[in-house]
Amino acid sequence: MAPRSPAQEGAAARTEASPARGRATIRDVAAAAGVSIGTVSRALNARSGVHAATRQRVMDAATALAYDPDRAARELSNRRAVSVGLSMAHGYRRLTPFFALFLERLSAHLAMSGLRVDDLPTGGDGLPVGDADAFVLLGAHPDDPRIGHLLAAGRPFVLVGRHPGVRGVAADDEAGGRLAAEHLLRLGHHDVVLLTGQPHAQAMADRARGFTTALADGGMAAPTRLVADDGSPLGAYRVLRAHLESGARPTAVFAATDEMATGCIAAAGDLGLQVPADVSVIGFDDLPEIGDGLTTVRQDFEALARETVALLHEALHGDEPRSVRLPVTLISRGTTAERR
Amino acid sequence: MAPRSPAQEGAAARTEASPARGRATIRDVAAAAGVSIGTVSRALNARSGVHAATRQRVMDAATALAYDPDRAARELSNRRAVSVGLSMAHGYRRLTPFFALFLERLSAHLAMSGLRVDDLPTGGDGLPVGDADAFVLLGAHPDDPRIGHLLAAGRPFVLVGRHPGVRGVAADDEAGGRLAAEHLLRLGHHDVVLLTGQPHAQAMADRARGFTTALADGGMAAPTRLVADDGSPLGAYRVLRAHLESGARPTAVFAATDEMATGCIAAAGDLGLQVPADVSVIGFDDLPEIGDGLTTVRQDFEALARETVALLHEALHGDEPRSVRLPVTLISRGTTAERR
DNA sequence: TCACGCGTCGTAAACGGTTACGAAATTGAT
DNA sequence: ATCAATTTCGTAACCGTTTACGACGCGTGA
Repeated sequence: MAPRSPAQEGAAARTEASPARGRATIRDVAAAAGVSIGTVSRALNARSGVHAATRQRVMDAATALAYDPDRAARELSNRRAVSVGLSMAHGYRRLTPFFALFLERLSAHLAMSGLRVDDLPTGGDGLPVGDADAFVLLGAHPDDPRIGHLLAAGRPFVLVGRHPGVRGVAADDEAGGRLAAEHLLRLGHHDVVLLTGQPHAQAMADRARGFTTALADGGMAAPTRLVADDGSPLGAYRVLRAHLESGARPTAVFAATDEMATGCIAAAGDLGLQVPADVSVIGFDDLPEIGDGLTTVRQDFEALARETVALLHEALHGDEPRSVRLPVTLISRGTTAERR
Repeated sequence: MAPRSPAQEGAAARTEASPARGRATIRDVAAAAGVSIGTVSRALNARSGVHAATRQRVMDAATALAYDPDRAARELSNRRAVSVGLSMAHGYRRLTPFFALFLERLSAHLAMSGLRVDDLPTGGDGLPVGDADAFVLLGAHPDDPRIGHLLAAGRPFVLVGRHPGVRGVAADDEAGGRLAAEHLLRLGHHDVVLLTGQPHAQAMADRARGFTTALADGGMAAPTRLVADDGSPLGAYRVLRAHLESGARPTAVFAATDEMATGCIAAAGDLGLQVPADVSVIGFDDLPEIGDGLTTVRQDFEALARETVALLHEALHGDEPRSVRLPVTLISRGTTAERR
């Protein structure tokens, strides 16, 4: 055997820290850290039996070399790919900009953590299928059959949303609703409309609740409540336009979604109302392609994706279900103004 | 993660023809065919240097054992996964229902053919990135920089759409436009509006051209042309509503997209017009979630996906670029009627 | 008959990881 | 200081495939 001899550097330069060609392999990292490949594997995979200091050295070497484990090799060795299946309420078809953006971030995080996306969102109204090792559920309602199905089958999954007793991650929708209300209160508004999508969706309910309770706490009358069941810009447009045409002149509207906010702005504009001069509009999500000057409650998509894969790992590991609520912030831009 | 314990039964039984447990490997096939694994690999991969009779025996053994090569092992050995990158014009964000449905079908076909989806749609306005071996371009406009970029870089790709000189697949949009026009002609309409999305998109242009030329051929006046640049239901709604409010009373409207057709129907309805009694509406695409009674021009999504992967294989193989045009059919449902 | 070439095929070494096993080093108790 | 118990780590064997290389058998030309 060849004990790690300092003499090797003299002979051949091929054991250098930087890989001769192509991507760094586990062996490059081992050489750089001065340990064996076994140790590197253990350190990187958070296995026990490796000294903290050694682990740190390995980590440093790995990041220095931009080490990125080869998925094929890992799968081959593990005799099975850990794959995650994405399941959306109505397949790809109801893919809202929100989920689209989330998916984009998610796939990046998934790739980094060695997980592999097996199926693109699918399943239609049906149950999640396929032999994925874990699932991510998107757009599930409280009575979504997929939840019970997965629970009963004992398959690991994480819900993007909130549901009692199931592992899930979601923004703090209620706090977001409160933020919106407080913002409006601060600006002196008093006649306000609250527009949500399907009211039995948990997120919608939470945002609405936060909004109305904060309004009440501020001593304001209850907002008039409008709903556009499909949550689309067009739905929002029609429902708000109808309300406006009936003579109502709210000073502000809180749309539970950026998408719906765009519909609101269009409706107001078509009726000759200026935003924010005549009516303030505030949205929710902070979608990049929409947030062009829109005051909104921002969700942290990066965190959402990050926590989703963290929970995924926990689910795969059989940990106790945990539910994480992400903080949310208000971004004040150009669509809200003081009531005059 | 809990690795499944591999078969650890009888020691001696491992050289049998039928795999002890789990999937058959190349060694099982070799044993069954009475040759070595090297020969099996060569035979199955159509490499030269294997006798025809031997090849046949190997093939038979392989099918008998339902041999399915392990992707991870193959990728590891080849040092490269054949991966395809999906690139969409604006990342996921402009993911229309059309592309969503297409992607759903595409991923199924891709999986069947051993290709692997490397990246979910990404890139924003940027160029396709990543080390994918081939790309699928979605939503590209004639002047899309991605096309030139990929062409210059000599990377294999297929365009979902039509562009002179590049390998691509698309529905026969022009024929679809003609079909729509002929349908309207047959029903006796004469005052017709044509509503498209971004007019410089190839598909929009083709549909419009087919429609107007067929109308002209039928001896009808040119349609009044409306455009909703974002192609959204709301955009369609507003533009058609404005037109209707200006006093126009077309007897029929051809929306270049099912999505836009929904906006048209809503606009007509909000103005007290019955569909199809007062105005006929005809769409394009035949999206399942929309085609609820909508007369439309149907695209064959299955064929679209199938041809895409076929072209992908050709691209990978370095074949001459080929462009396929898929036939299209008119589905007459409840939103068109005879002009009265 | 011998050498040579060619077409077939088997052997073994990769590919880049994981992990069982045991050796070495460290610790603690006596 | 000695020895056992316990960490920590290195070695090597796998996972299933591809492919370079060499061995072998068989015709052919001399």
